[in-house]
Formats: sequence, C-alpha cells, structure tokens
Amino acid sequence: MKHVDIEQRQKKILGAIVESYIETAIPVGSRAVSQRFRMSVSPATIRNVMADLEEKGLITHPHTSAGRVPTDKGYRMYVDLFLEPKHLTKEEESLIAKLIDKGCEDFETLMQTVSKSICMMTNVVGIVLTPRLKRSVFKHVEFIPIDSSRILAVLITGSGVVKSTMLDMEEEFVKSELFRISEFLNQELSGMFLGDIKGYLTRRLLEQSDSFYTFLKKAMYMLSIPGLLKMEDRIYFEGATSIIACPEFKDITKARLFLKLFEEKRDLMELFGEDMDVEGIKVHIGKENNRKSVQEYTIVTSNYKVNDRVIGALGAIGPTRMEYGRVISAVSYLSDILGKALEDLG
Amino acid sequence: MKHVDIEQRQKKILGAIVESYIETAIPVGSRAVSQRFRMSVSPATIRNVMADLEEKGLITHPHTSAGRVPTDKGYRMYVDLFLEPKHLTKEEESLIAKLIDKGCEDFETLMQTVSKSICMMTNVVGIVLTPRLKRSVFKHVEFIPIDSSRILAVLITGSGVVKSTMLDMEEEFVKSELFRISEFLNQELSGMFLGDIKGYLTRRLLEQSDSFYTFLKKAMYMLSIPGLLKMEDRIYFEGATSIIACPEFKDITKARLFLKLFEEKRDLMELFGEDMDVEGIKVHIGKENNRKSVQEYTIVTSNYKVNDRVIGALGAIGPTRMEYGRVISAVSYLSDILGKALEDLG
DNA sequence: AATAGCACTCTAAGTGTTAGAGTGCTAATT
DNA sequence: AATTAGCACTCTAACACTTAGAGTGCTATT
Repeated sequence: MKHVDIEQRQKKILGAIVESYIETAIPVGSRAVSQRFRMSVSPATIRNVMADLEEKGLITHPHTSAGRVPTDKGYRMYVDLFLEPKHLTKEEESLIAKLIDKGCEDFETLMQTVSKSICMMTNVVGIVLTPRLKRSVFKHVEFIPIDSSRILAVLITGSGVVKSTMLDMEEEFVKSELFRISEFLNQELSGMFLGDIKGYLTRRLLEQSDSFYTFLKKAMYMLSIPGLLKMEDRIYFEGATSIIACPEFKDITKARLFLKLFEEKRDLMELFGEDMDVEGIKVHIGKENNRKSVQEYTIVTSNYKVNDRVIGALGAIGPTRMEYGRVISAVSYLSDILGKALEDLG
Repeated sequence: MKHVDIEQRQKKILGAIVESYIETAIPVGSRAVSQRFRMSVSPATIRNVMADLEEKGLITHPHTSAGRVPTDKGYRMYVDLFLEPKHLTKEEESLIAKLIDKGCEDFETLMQTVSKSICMMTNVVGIVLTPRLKRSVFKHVEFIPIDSSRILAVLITGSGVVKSTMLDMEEEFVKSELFRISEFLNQELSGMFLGDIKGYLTRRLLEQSDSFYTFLKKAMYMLSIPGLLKMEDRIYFEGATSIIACPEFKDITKARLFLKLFEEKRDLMELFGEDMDVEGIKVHIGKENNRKSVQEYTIVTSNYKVNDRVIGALGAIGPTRMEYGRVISAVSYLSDILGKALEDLG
C-alpha cells in the first residue's frame, strides 16, 4: 500500500467530488467520496487529500461543517485532465436526425430545432447564432418594383437565408435598368462572400471608364444602401425557462439575472461571436469569462461550417455545475448536423 | 348623517380596497381604508361593510387576521363600475411616438417596439400578434429562379410583410412561363385579401376553358403549395423577465409556469386570436379565462386595424393585481399607433 | 345606523434547542 | 512515513416556543 501515486489519488478524488456534485448539487463530504468509490482509503485520508486540494484552490467549503464544492479552477482541471466525452447514444442521434429532418425546410425552424436539440440532450440552454451574413456567399439578388417610388430588394445567400428590404427611391427608376442592374450583379458577384462585395465593387469602380461608371455606382447603391449586407445576426435559444428550476436559481434574483441575458441578447451574441474562429469546442468556466453577467455560468461554444467555411456559432450555457461530457458531445454533434443541414438548404 | 347611500359606500370601499391592494400588494385592513380616504366612518363600520362585500364574493380573507384582498369578481366590478381610464401623459405619448418612429422601418422592429412600449407604460408584459396573413391584402408576388429545379417565391402584402418560400419543382420550368404566371397573378389578385384567394382561383378554374385551364392550375400550384398563404402568425412580447420580480411570483414554480406561457406560445396566440373580432378593449380577469394556464392572470386585448380592417391583435398580460386604468389606456393607444404605422409601412 | 371596546385569531419574526453532518487535529497503527 | 481511528469542535437546518402586532367579529353603547 506504499508509494501510491499521490498525484493520481488527488485527481481521482477531485474527479469524485466534481462528478458527485454535478449529479446532486450537494456539497460532497469525505465519507461520501469514500463510499461512492468503494475506495480502499478511509474518510480521514480523504479529508487530508481534500485539504490539499483546497490549498491548491480546486475545491472550497461553503462553511466549516459542510462538504466540498469544486471551484471554477477545479472544474477546469476536471475538464482538461480526465473528462471523457460522453457520446450521444444511437437512439438520441436518430431522434435528433428525425427532428432536424422535419424542421429543416425553412431556415427559422432549423435554428429553433437545433437549439432545442441541444437543450434536450443536456438540460442546459441551447443557443444558436444565425450564420454571419458576411461569411455567406452571394447567390442571387432581385429587385421587385412595388410602386412608383419603391423597390423591394431580395437577397438570397448560399446558406438559404433570404433577406429583404424596402428601398425608397428618390428619383424615378426605369424598369429595364433595374433589370440590367440585377443581371449584372448576379453575374458578377455569384459565389462571392458577402463581406467581400463592397470592397470588390469599389475596386471595380476605380478602374472603370466613365460610361460604365454611373451604372456601377447605381448598382452599388442598390446593394449597399438598403442594408441588405448589413450584418444583423440573430440568436435562437431554448430551455431558459426550465433551467431556472435548478437549485442554483432558487434565489429569484439570480434567476432574473440569468433570464435577462436572453432578453438583452447583446452580451451573449458577442460572447459566442468572439471565439467563432477558434477551432473545436471551447469551454469557458465561471470566472474565466470576462463579462460579469456570465461569471457564474459555463459557456460551451463551437462554430459550424458550410462547405468547410466557418459561418456561424452555436453552443450552450448553464450553471458551472453541468454535465460537461454530455454538453460537449451534444454541441459538437449538433454543429456538424447544422452545417450539413445548411448545405442541403442552400 | 342618515340615509347615506349604502350601495354607494360599498362601492367606494371596494374601490379603496382594490386600489390600495393594486398599489401595495398587501391585504387591506379596515383601518387602512378608513385612513386612506380620510373617511368620516370608523374602521368598525368599514368592517361591517367589508363583511357584506365578502358575502357578495367581491373580496376575501387570506386568513382570519389578515386584511382583505379583491377576488376576480371584485376586480371585475371595479373595472366595470368605477374605473376611469388613466390616459398616458403627453410626454409618454411623445416618447412612444419617437420610439415607433425609429423602429418602424422594418416590420420586425416595429412589432418589438410596440410590445416594448406597452410593457414600459404598464409594467406588465406587452404582447403583439403579427397581422393575420389571411386578412392582409395581396400586393405582389415574384418567382425568382434559383437553379434548375428551384424557385424562390416572394409574397408582399399590404401591411409590408414579406414572406418567402423555396419551391422545389418536380418538372423543369420555363422562365417565360414563370413570368407569365407572376404577371397574371399580380394583375388578377391585386388588392384581394389573402384569405379569399384560394376560393377565388378555384372558382375561376371551374368556369375556364381547357386551354387556359392548365395555365391557371399551374398558377394556383405556385401560390398554394409553397405555403405562402399558410397562416403562420408570430407573437412578440416584452417584459416577461422583469415582471417575475412581482411578489405574486415569489414562489419560483409560479414564475416558471408564467414564463412557460411565452415559451409555448400556442395558448397565448389562441387567447389573443379569439376575441380579435370583438370591438374595443377586452379585459379577462383571472378565472374568467377558460384556459387553466392563465387563470391567475388578467389579459387585456385589443385588435388593430389597417385601413379600417381588423388584421391583428395586441395586448397585455400580468397578475390580476395590475393597474387596470393604465393598461387599458396603453393598449388602446398602441393599437391605434400600430395600425397607423402599418399603413405607412404597407 | 354607526361606533367604541374588547376578546379572539392568526401570522411573522425572533429565540432556543437539538440532531447530524462534516471537519481538523492528534495519537495510534501499519 | 503513510494511513487511520478517535474525538472535540463547528455549523446548519429543522423544529418548537414565544411574542408583538395587525386585524377581525361580536356586543354593548351612542
């Protein structure tokens, strides 16, 4: 029984504490750990180890006579060192596939279905950001004359998003010219990323002869003014209401603050947008987050891709006490699925 | 001091109880009533009157030694008999006008702004249903070929709503025919209510000669299959999160149930849709509502009109203990404003 | 008819008490 | 030297008990 790897045991006990706490939300005592794992060590020994872990800042005490609770740092170590992904079962995957299949006809329901799926699999709030307009490819633009002074501009992107804006024209427009403009744009810009269009057209403008200049200028106006290209991302989420049943929200003001995140979506949008270009699943635990409003929660994000190009982000948010394995697996799986669904849709 | 109108006094005291309770959420005692109105009657007398009111089912006791609380029936009488509308102030109206003005460019933000305005003025949840598609007028339809087998159908209605659907065509389509179809539909259906279109086309179909028949049939297919005309109303709301700070939601499961209303929007949509065709402001207090899920709340609804035709509904929902005067005024005012804003937009 | 007085009821808040869970330390054990 | 048992100590959560105060309902009085 000598020379047991101390480090190893610390890890094991930290793991036990984290997992037990995630499961029950009750601070974990030395006895509980000893029993839970039928360990060959007594509670007393575990207490000593716990004291060490506490010194390292991995766990804490709510008060003297309470069990231990993981700190953010403790969760971090757990996630980094001995978390094994807990893949969705075949049944779960096929359930999701079925849902997505039903909901993927139109863009809106697809977004809703994905966020709902994340929520269902994990019991935390599932979040999906719409594809960044800038990163979508141009597919088609159409100008529909409504009355003498107004035109409806309709833009279709590669990921199936349709965006439309009403244009109030100051001067009278000629139908044939409108047609020429849309034909020109459709030919010229096909397949281009929306984010690159403005620059491209400006460059073209500089190198053109006078005769073509006015035409081009008009074309640019038609595209840029209406805010067609203006990014205006939206966020879809599901499960915010049911999660406030968790014990961490028994204080009603906590619950309100949490729900407020979803009412004022800005913070969340930024948060998810920020590490959209980082590959893989990102996990931000508690105070690791910069924004105060989310420092009691863990955020798991991933990006999703259409034709191998990153165009959006999705993920989950919930109490730091979440089932990391499942959440990570679910987010990972659904980012794949969403990407594929968008390719079909586009 | 003889021959005082008893009825009158009962009313006055009921009003006092209702108003005091709405303000403070604390059960109202006889002493409080007597003082609040510097009445020339003593608490003892008021107690007698209260007993009468209780017998009539207008107020109750939470427990023996508590003050009185209005029942649904009590609120009802209050609303019917001596509620005077509490009009918004000039400042408030101009504030709203400013907000609407800023948000009325596009349809989405207009809806959001209106629900937000209701919330701001009343401290209850503001709700706006999108215009019923069926009741909107047809303005324009456009078919945009995307690739060899797909067409994007775009429908524009009189209230500025743009709806689009992707059409998967089984057989190859000819561009010129597409054009003929849209031209035909635009000419034929202009100004018609969307709800009437299907019937109209069917009738036309019956009386047509063979040559035109296939054309017409195709045209109908283009319109009906894509679900362009399918009603798919949406609901906008604001303030759900902040209202759960009210004492009536101190029990967290109550709060969750309330919030659930907004997650599963069906109940609310039906509720608001139901009395859309009844003129004026409708007030449903507590158990007056049929649906169990809202029997602890009061719902205030109104319709809104574009060109004198009812096309949608809006309103508010909150605890029965709400400021009826203000809520009614706000809902009334904003239904006007919304109607006008939509006329400008359409 | 209205009121004053009074006994009665019930709650909410505060106080004590206790059981139990859990710790930390020390001394014994392996 | 590492582990463990034992034990005193701490803190919470739950329960019982008390009390002040708000409010009622009834009765006798004005």
